[in-house]
Amino acid sequence: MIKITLPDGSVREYEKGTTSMQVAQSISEGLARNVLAAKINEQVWDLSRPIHADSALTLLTWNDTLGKETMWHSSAHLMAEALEALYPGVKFWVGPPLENGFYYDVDLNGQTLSPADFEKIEQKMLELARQNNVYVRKEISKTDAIVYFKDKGDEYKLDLLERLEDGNITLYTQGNFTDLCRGPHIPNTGFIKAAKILNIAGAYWKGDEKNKMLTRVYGITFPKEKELKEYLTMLEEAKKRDHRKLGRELELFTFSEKVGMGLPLWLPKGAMLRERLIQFMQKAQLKAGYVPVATPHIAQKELYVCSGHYEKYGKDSFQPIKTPQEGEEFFLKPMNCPHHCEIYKSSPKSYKDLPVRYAEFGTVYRYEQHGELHGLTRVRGFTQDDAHLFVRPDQVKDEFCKVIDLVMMVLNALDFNDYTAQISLRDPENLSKYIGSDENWRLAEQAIIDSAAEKGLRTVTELGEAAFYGPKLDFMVKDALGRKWQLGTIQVDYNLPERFELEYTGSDNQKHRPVMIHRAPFGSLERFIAVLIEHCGGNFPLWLTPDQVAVLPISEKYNEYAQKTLNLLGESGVRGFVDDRNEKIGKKIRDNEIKKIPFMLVVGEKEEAEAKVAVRAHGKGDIGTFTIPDFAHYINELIESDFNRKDKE
RNA sequence: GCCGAAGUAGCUCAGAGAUCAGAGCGGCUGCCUUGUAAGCAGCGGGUCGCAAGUUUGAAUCUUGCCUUCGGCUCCA
Repeated sequence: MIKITLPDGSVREYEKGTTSMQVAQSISEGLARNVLAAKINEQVWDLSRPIHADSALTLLTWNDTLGKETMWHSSAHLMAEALEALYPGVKFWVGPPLENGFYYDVDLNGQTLSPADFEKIEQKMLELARQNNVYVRKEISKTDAIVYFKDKGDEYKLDLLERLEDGNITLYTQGNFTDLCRGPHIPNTGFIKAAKILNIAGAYWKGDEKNKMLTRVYGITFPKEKELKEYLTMLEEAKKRDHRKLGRELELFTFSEKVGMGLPLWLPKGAMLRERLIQFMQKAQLKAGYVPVATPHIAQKELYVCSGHYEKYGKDSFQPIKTPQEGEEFFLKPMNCPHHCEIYKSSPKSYKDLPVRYAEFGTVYRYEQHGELHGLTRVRGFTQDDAHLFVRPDQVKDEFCKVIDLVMMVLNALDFNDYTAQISLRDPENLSKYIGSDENWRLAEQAIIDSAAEKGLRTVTELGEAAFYGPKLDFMVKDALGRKWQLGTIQVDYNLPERFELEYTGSDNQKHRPVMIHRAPFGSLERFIAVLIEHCGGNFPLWLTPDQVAVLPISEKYNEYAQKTLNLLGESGVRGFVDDRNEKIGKKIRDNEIKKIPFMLVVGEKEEAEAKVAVRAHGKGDIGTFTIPDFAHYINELIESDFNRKDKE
């Protein structure tokens, strides 16, 4: 007999060789019907695999992330089977599950696949799924596996096999399809009741652009037709939040082919929103001891030769600007740090002066690859809320903590609650490629780890993701479609102080090298605003939104009173506009609801007589009448209490 | 940069070798003088992304380029 420990802590005894499926059946029939896979001592197993030793067991269903992954991994095999039936000679690379669905990289063997074929593949998948084919696991010797795939002519699988150890190789077969696969899989294809091919894209074999490009087919499946419908509805909703669409509708920004790709043009409403974000940050930075600096948009080539950026990025960036002077070359600045280093050097520094914190909203230009440009999230000209802190090594931890506070304050003020912080450290296998002393690195890495823990950040640690010049902490936020974007970043840098020979005089009257901290809580205004638009669906916080109120006169007769109302509100810092179009009130309300204006102030005969406004809140409807000073007070109070609430959090 | 798809009015889209290139929304003008999610009528608005080619004839077919979109690679 073996002992099986269940997640609730209870222990049951079973015959040696019992399968997870049998355990499920012994618990309840319903569970046995819904279970997809089992977690045995932290490993996910097929339900049909016999258990031979005492184990902790968790039965995984569709409600578990691991259950979904298993289902989607099995679905990738099902899609492969369908593709093989429809496209003879198709060859397969890998087909993993994703956060939402799965993909399979395939070589179509000269055939083509287009969105018009999606339905055909979906139908084939469902047809095969209905056969309730069992996913059969088979252990196989390496030699036999090589013979099998050689026979099949699938060179990609042979490549995979080369790197696998004998005795550790399994095949999975369902219906007519056999794949080299570690598993695990769901019991049979019958669990898959709904399938959708989402899109296709090119993907280099093994992610190397020198290799052949395979076709990556993305799909998703569900155990119920209804869930697929819900998922597709969710995708539609997410598309409505796309910052590129809302940016146009809310008149925030645009692009022009003449100006050039990746170079955003800010419209008046967007520019004002930007301006408010800048002021918000400047206020917070002044409070935190930053001092503003300002630098030009170009610099001589020599500056970037000194910083090392020329050598690393020179040929892949915007090419130099020539002058009538022979041999003179200027570059558009791709970052602000070298300029700030020169500001640091403009006067001698004492240990008592540190930390020095130079802040600048610096616009930088980077020649991003053509295919990489994406709305406002990836552009060629953008403005960073940049600052550089020059600190003594013993101040790194403390300053780092303060910067985390600032980043968290910003994310909190804009209602970003779902973010993760990525700690990027050195690759322990390859320490020689990093610049700076081992001791300083250890100090800085520990400082980052400790500060993040101290602040209670949800973190992931990535070894080898550090820049060559220092470790960093990045704040990642998801957009409406679940794509991850890096917003705020904090980086420790040992390289630039070295290259620019930055110094301060210590208490020992000796010269010392400061440590530099780069930080940008927004990351860039462009990307931040893009993610913010998607995050709030265009319903910006009241303090930030372009127009807080729309004053709606009932008829032309009240246009004058409407304008007077707006002017009075303006004196209290409330901003908006008068909708004096010759339209019925119902139409004006509809239009301004669509434009997501937070408050609509309806004014007519009654209101003018009483010197009041009838207030309608976006998405809520009528909230009563206010005198104008009362309403101004109401709206300002709302903003203030929102800030106060967040300050306390 | 690579693979694939798409570009028609300010926006969303129809037209798929031969009516004169269309609709809705938005815009403008007029009528109405409006009370909480679309009042009525009229008018503008387009070298059908750009260039070349095939054809008696091209928005429509071919090729090249540009831009955008979905991915890949890259990302200071």
